[in-house]
Formats: sequence, structure tokens, C-alpha cells
Amino acid sequence: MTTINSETEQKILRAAMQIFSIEGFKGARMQEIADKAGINKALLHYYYRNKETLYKASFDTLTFKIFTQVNLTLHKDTPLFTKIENIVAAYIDLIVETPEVPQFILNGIINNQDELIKNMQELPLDIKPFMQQIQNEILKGNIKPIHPAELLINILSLSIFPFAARPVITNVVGKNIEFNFDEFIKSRKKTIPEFIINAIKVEK
Amino acid sequence: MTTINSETEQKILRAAMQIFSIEGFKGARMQEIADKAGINKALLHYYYRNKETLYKASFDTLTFKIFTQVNLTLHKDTPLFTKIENIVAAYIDLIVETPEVPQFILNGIINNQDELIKNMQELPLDIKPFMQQIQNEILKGNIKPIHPAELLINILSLSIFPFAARPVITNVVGKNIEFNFDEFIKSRKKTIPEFIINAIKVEK
DNA sequence: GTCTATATTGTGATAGAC
DNA sequence: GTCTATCACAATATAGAC
Repeated sequence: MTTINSETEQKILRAAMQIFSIEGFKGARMQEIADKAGINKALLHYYYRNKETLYKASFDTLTFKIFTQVNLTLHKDTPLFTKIENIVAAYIDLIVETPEVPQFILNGIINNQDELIKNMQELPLDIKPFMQQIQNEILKGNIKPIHPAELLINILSLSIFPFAARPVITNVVGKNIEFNFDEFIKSRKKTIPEFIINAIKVEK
Repeated sequence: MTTINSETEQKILRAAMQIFSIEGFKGARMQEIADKAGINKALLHYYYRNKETLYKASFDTLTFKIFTQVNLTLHKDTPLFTKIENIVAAYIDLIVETPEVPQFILNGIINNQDELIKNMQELPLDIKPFMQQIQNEILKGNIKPIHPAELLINILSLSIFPFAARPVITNVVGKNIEFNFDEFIKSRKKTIPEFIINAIKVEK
């Protein structure tokens, strides 16, 4: 993690996070970041040697909170169904709070993939205990057989995709019916876990 | 839709679709497209006035096929559960066949949003009949109550997200367990519909 | 239609004054 | 620490010969 000292450094970082999220690494212009931070281009290079350093600092700051929070939820010792509710809620809350994150990550996937992967590998994300928990519930006959990785990917897909696809969804769905995205997202904290639990639970 | 005449024009367009998908609009270099097409930079400008024209032509060509196919599946008169299987299969097949599409669309969402929306509004996508079909099944008590738009978004999320997030998934999941993405995707044509149908079906 | 050469502009980065 | 001025090069676009 990067430690921030001065006021100016913070203004730069805040501006950088916004611009990189919207424009991606290649699309972002140092001039634009400087403008948004209300300072001069040369000052960017004073605080951050070059564009890459600034990008890395933005990535760290944006992802640190969300990943530690999700990691925490994954490791906590709670029953599976409760944990699924918690994971979904954590994702949705954090993304609503910092909506740049999914865009930033997607942008990274698209035009800065190697750098992104390198950065992600440094994150302390350990999904093994959660996978083990799923496996145990299957063995005990409490849920239907499913590959633990697949269940995790389904949880992520349902939680994150709508944010990434927001403009397309509001456009395509909104063209056909009355649709309020913010209300939709709010309701999802309840409907996603319901959907998932219905899909995997065993009727007794 | 753009009409293509000469052989060279096709080579350019094919190259452009690939480069734009990987690099995004701003990241793509005209030189790179020319190289991949095996021709000269100046010739790009002969066929397509500028970068934007070339981008638009790439978008049209890439999205036309996938959207008409999905639209067709949505409108066909098949039972709901079969239709869900068909939609998922159509998406996965088309994306496997043209893996540039999700990246291209995401790129558009991210750094060319207004243009993308304008382009999408021209597509002949009509989801009303499918939504009506879901509503009818709910009324007949065949499936659990769910907002039709939400069900559609869940189908899209589960089908598309893994492609967009592929690098992150292979990295994060692969770091923890043995994981083969191609096999995973192949199996999803079966597991996604199962998951969805389990989530919404009413036990009788 | 296709090329080489070049004009023109954009953009990351540095030097050096204050 | 912050600025102005400028360098160096990369990238889009055009002119003009063949």
C-alpha cells in the first residue's frame, strides 16, 4: 500500500482514480488528471515518477478496501447461506460506495492486462476456506452438487455484472419497460441470495 | 450496416475488429491495424476517412450477428425452460466463436459510452415477448415470482460475465485450485440453465 | 488502389526559475 | 513544492507520385 503525505498528493490520487477508471490506462491523459487535481502537469511527475507509478497507486487505493472486506467475509465462520448473503451485500455496498472499481478493473482487463494481473497477484485473496465449506455442505447433503469455483463465479457474476453493464441494461431494458437502476440494485441485496439459495438448496 | 466491397477493405475490417477489441478505441494504433491487415497506413485512410469511421464499422459488424441471433432466440415460440437453455447456448456459442465481442462492448461501455448507446439503440432488440412469457408462467404458478427483467439480467450475468472477467478468474481461482477455463465454459452450457431452473422452478 | 514521404498534432517527461 | 517552458517522440492524417 502507498502512504500518502501531503494534501496535494491526495488531490492528485483522487483525480487519478477517477480519470483512470473512466479512461483506462492508455486513454487517461496526464494533463486531464492535473486539471482535475487543480495543479500543474509537472507536479504529477514530482509526486509520481511516471504514469505507471500513478496507475499503480490508484489501483492499490481503489482495490485494497474492497478486497480486504470481501476476504474477511469469505473467512468468517458463518453458515453457508448467511455467508452468501454477506458476500453479496459486501460487494454491492462497496461498489455503490466506490462505483469506479468495476470500471477500473474492467479497463485494466482490457488495456492493461499484464499490469493488472501482476497487481492482483499481490492481493491477499484466499478462497480456499470458502471452497472447502461448500464442499462440506455438499458432502453433508445440505446443498446440491456444484463445483465450488462455479458457485463462487456465479455469486460474483450476479453481484458485479449489472454494474459493469449498467449503461447497456438501462438502455436495452429501459427501452422496453419502466426501469429504475438504483432501486433495482438495492433490491438485489435480497433477491440475489434468494436466487442462489433456491438454486442449490436440497428440499427436505 | 456497412457494406463491404473490396478484398482489401475486408482485410482492414477484420484487423480493426481484433485490434479495437484488445486495445480499445484510444489504445488501438492505426499502424498496428495496418500491419495486421498487411497493408499500408495510408490505405486505411483511403477506405475509412479516420479512426472513428473504422471503429464504427467494426462495432456494427461485430454486434450485428450476435444481437440478431439472440433476438431470434428470444422471439421463438418455445417453452420457457427450453428457451433459457437456448439463450444461454446462443450467447456462449457466439462468444466462443467471436471472443472479441464482450471485450469490444465493454470497451465501448467504458470509453465510448455515448457512441455505444447510440449504436445500440439502432439494434432491433425487443425483449417484451420474453418478459410476457415469464409473466405468464408466474401467473400459471409454474415458476416462482421474479421480476422478468431481473431474470433476464441474471441469465445475461451468468452467461457473459465470466468471459469479461476471464483474466481475473483464471488468476484468482487458478491461484488457489486447478482450473481450466475452456472446459469450464463448455460445461456452462449445461450448468447455467440447471442453476437458473432450480432457482425458479416450483416443486410440485 | 497502393505506396513513400511529410505535415501536424498530441502527450509523457524533464530542466530550471522561483 | 510549484510553476513555465520545452524537449523528444509517437500517432493521426494528408499530399502527391506511380
